[in-house]
Amino acid sequence: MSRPYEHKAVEARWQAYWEGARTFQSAEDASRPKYYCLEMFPYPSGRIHMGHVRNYAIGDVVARYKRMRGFNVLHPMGWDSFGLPAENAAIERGVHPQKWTKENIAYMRSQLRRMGLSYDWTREVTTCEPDYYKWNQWFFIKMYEKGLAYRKRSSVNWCPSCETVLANEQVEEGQCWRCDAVVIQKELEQWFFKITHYAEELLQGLTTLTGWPDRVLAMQRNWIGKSLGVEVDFPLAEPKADLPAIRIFTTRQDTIFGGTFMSVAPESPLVERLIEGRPQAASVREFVARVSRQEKAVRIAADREKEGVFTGAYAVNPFTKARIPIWVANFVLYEYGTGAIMAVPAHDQRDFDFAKQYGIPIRLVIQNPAGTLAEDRLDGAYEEQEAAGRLVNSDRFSGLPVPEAKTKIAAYVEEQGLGRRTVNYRLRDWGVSRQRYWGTPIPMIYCPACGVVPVPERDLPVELPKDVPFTGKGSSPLARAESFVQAACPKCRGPAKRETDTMDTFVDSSWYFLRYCSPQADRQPVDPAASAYWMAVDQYIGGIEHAVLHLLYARFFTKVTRDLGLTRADEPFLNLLTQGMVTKETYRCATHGWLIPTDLLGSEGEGWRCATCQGPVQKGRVEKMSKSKKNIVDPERLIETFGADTARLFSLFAAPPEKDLEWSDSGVEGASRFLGRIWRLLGDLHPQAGGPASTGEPTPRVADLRRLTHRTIKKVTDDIERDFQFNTAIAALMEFVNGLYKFAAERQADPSGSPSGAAAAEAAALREAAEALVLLLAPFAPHVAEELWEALGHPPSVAQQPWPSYDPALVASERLTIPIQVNGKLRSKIEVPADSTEEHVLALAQQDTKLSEWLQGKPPRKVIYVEKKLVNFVV
RNA sequence: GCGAGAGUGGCGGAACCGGCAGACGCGCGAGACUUAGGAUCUCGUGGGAAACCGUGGGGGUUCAAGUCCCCCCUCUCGCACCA
Repeated sequence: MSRPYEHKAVEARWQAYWEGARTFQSAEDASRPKYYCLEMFPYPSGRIHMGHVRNYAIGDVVARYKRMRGFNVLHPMGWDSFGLPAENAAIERGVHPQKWTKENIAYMRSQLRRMGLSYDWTREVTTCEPDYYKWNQWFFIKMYEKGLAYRKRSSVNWCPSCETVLANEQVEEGQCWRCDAVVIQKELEQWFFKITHYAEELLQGLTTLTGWPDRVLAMQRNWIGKSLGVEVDFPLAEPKADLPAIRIFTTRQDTIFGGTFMSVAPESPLVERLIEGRPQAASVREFVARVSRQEKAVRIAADREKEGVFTGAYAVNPFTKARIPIWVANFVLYEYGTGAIMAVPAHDQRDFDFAKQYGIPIRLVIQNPAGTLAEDRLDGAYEEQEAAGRLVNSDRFSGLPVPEAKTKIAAYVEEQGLGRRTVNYRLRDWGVSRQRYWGTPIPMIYCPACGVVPVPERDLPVELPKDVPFTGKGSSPLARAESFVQAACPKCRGPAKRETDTMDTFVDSSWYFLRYCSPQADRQPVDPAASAYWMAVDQYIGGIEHAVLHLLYARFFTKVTRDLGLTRADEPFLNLLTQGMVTKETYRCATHGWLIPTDLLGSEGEGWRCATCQGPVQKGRVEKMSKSKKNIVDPERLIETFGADTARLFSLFAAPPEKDLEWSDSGVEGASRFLGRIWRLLGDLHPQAGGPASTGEPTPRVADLRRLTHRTIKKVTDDIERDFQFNTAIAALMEFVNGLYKFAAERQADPSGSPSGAAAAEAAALREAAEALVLLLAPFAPHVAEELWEALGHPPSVAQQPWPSYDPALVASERLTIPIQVNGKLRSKIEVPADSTEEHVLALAQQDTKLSEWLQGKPPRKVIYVEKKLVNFVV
């Protein structure tokens, strides 16, 4: 056992053991409480990165800990394996996306195995396999049948050079990320999922997610963006038979008397109706064309100049009866509300800016408490929403505080038949069509006779054809695969065409956690009995970057799945841990840009120089590891050099999980050193020699050791239970090891022990300590723990041992150190028996000679005694 | 602008309910063992000669404040013309 610690051999040995013994395979077992621990599955980009290491190390500790606590743990892993990089590999290097993806998965799977993660690999899910994406298609059809999937025209990002739609995140500063062409907006027929159907439930459900971070809840709440307001019809001054009025949505109906004009979104079909036959028509059309050519990101920027053009048409403010002009304005969003607004320049900053620019009158209808506002002296809108503001110039509503006016006017609108109270959501339906190859084919057929026809369930999956051209140009590869496009109509058997768009890859990740419950189910995407047992996920762990999109889509799909009767879960993820980023310092040369550490000359002290040009190098900020910043550390090298246990331990110790983790070479060495210290400690102590319960006299040394053991068990357990504070749990293990070294040194200095039998008592206490240490270490550094567990004379596997428990009686100290303060400042400390009375402690404290200088013989004015904590004399 | 979070030694970070600020690790210093040490083990390590001073800054509450209250500064992240 005093052999050196060989991480490669030890880790390979136990990985093979776990696999052979199927240690981590899980099955439903109604007799035990289940625990579903899930980390976000990776995109198979080729190699794992430090973010994966951190994510999966955290999840693995949770899974292993819960297993030792007696839970039936489900801990699966899979591959989010559809997506653009695979297609780009095909375009750039001629590798088929499937080959590229499969090779990446094989490699990354081997990397994850080398990390010693406790996955049930029999449940592995790969989204690009037909037996998975078949169910995407199944969901799509079910949703189509329920009216939750529909087709409509909408505006999308379009790269004119690549001739394809780009996702928002593929547009960089208005340009195509691949060819740098300027991206334009284009109207296209697209498939949508009606996530807005669940808007209210998705919002309300957030209140049940008490195990989610506040900021993620806030982000989802903002994203859903519920607003209560009213829709009001503003009659046209010259009404048309089919267009008597323009409907607006507002949350500020209290300001309606201040509405001095209206604005319509440029994309609105209202625009054409309003300008028909008017002299303004040409200039309005020119304006609309100019605005719609602008890239969305530019147009939507909040600091964008307010621009507009008068349509020539007028409406009547239904409250003031004033004739008000109707404008087209660039800041009005067609997709939100009714695409038209009433403009109240006195109380809305955007309308104020607009009115100032075009000389439109301003009418003050809310006065501040000081009464200092005047229409001709306003230098900005008064946007008061609280009771401090009171209505003026508002007929019968004048004098009311704002909140009350909102209610009263809303009621009045309904009484008078001018409109109705309504709720608006910022959330839009989810556009899922992608003009890409490497995704799930949308299972729809267009028949000239029957129209849109879903592919019958028995014909699923609609498989991706393998033999298609990858050029990156022209329409999507599927559209040019004739044999794929041509299909028989399922209804009339006549010639028809397939949909050639594929689904957004976010669809794949919206229900994979359900699939893990029954990955082999072949009649349904998820077996209801399996999901009833395993769902919901007890702990979900992943990056904050998915705070809205993935997590919202997954919540949506869970509700759809529930309504299809396949799961009982309302929410997929009970507890969410958003781990921080892995960061590292950056270096930058003025001429050669970001540099990797091996491109640096010099040292920290004398300053860095660029190896290429000898020029000075700026030490940059600590940033998220990224290829472009050249501050990446490859986990493979880390594991190769130090082993998986060290890699895991470092990522868990250097920072609490939810905070950013700054990479540190010396920190890694520290983690490695700690494991070596444990290895040598247990090797040198020979604790296996210790017998069972001892009859010997417990010496103070033994009592101290047992107290340390039981305190450590308590501390590590508490830290894991309290929000997975692994960094402090590991710190406690380090203190434990330090204490054991001290114990060993003392025993060596005085080997006999004083009374007879002490040696046996010591051996027993030592054995207890050694076993506790190995068990507590097992979730963090599982390979070392298995090896040591065996060395202690136990059969494998430590992963299946129960978590150690502590004896509260042993945790408590017999003596306490009580700090003594004078006027709140620490002046002395006394040691007392733990069961001392207040009188006893105070008497001892007052006798303390160190205090005489501060008390100066006078009796204290006041004495504060906090039991077992401290004494404070106030003089 | 709105929302969330953060600011503590040379560094990463502890301090759970208002009760000894700086656990643990890194780094650094000293010693031991050694042919040697970048291995290992032990000890020390917030600043200051000291009185004292110290948790971004300024006020306050309290016997006692990193922690509670008020004001301010800086940084990070998210959302952002949503009517």
